[in-house]
Amino acid sequence: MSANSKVVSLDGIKVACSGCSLTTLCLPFGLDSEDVERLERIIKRNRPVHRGQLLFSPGEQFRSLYVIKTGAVKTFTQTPAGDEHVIGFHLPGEMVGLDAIQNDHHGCFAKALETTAVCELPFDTLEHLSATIPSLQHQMLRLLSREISVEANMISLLNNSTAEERLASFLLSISDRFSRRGFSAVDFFLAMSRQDIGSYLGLALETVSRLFTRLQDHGILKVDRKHVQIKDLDKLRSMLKHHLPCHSTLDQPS
Amino acid sequence: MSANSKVVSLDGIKVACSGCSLTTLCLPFGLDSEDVERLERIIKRNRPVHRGQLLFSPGEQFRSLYVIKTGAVKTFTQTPAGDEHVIGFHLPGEMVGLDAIQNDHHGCFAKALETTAVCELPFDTLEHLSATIPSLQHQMLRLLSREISVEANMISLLNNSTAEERLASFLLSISDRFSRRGFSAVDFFLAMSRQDIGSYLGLALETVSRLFTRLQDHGILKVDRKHVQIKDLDKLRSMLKHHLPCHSTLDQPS
DNA sequence: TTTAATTTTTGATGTGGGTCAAATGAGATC
DNA sequence: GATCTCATTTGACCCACATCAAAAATTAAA
Repeated sequence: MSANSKVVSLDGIKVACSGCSLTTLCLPFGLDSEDVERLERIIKRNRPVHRGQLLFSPGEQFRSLYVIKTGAVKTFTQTPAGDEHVIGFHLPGEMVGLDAIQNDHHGCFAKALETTAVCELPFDTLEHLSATIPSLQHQMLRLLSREISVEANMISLLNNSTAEERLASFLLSISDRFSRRGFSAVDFFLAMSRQDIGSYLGLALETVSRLFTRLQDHGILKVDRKHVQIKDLDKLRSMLKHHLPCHSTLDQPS
Repeated sequence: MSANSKVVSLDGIKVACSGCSLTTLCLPFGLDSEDVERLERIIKRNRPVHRGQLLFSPGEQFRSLYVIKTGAVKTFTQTPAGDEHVIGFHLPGEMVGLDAIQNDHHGCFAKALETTAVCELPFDTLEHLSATIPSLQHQMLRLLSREISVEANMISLLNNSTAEERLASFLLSISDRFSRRGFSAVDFFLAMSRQDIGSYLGLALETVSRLFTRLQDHGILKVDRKHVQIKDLDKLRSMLKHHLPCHSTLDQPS
């Protein structure tokens, strides 16, 4: 609202990719320092998005891609009846809006699950820049391709796994993504509700709740509301060994 | 096998994009004729792939993208136990292999469901060309983005739909894709088995079989083995009105 | 602090679709 | 043609998870 608010201004903070801890997980990966600087110059700084606020909504004109810098975002659609279908959760370094390139319009909501800082990348500018920086073009294609792989994995999970395996897979995904970002792999806070998790995994929220208590009873987790501690990572991993495809190599660059 | 076989040789047929009926559905969409010619020059002609033959396998080095020209392909993974998980079906004009850009290796099998002709696009060459043809770069990003949208739709379908809605959605997707390619929207042959359809939709093959007979009993379909006729397209459409998101605009360029 | 609203947990019950099994039908091979 | 093999259909049974309902815990508001 007010351009000169009393709170500590975040506007002045020049967040350069070169100084960002996410650089190896994010768009700049593989670019030399000169090209990173050119990329930095097209990034729009935005004030933080607060819990519950939207980055974009379905039908809106597509102008920018967003990279989560801190915080967490969920993407979801809504039925005419009004209930949400969660598509995905997005953590720092992950890009949101890739599905909108297709037809120049967003196809889902993107809502902050907590106070979230984003880097905004105007797409037309990004496209122009890509044409002159081969490694940036390549990295863009990689990011899109990676999203396709992640979603294909999700489809496979939904098609072939029990509720327990789905939750295990979800927790391991969160754990892995946190640890790549320098956080603990076995002790973290979930930003989303049981309802959101259920919607994402195609389960009733009651089922999610029951599974959390069951995994706790089995000594695999310690759960206190949104605070999750993984007590037996190996056992958690062994829960989804079964239906996995032979060559599942979703390794991130790093 | 033999380079000079007795069958009418397909090697001599120079299939130019400019003369191809798929041009508005395929990669050349949006390119001017000069750029289409430059694209044509990098396409490798291959001999047809016969039913059951593989385009690629998991773990293989990623070198090329493939566009189906005629025929049909299924992509799938395999568990250590040996059973297949179908990821998708690919019809003429559709691209296969996009998930492999991510890490330079294929993550699934691509197998011909019937005799299939493909255009092979060596990826490094394609990338170089994209950097000099902005509309080609844009179209590549659109194709990848579209794949993301399609998969997100699939995830939503698996999360929120009954067996009947899934099959209805599948049939409508096939119908729509056939009609865009100039074939009948209400009378076609399915290239894949009940098993494949079930695996794709997360259903047992018995359930798929039962659903076909049920839809036939309701006068919506006429099914004879792989030959499907849609007798009441409106009723079929109305079957998935419910759980659909508000803004589901998966419109193809054309 | 009290009250209200929301989220999470726990229990009881029902069912859609999976699994097992067997019959039927279609191609393929000889 | 006859036989084999594989795909599809149909039936009987059952269970994982959804649904319904209500209590308990947490957060927000007053």
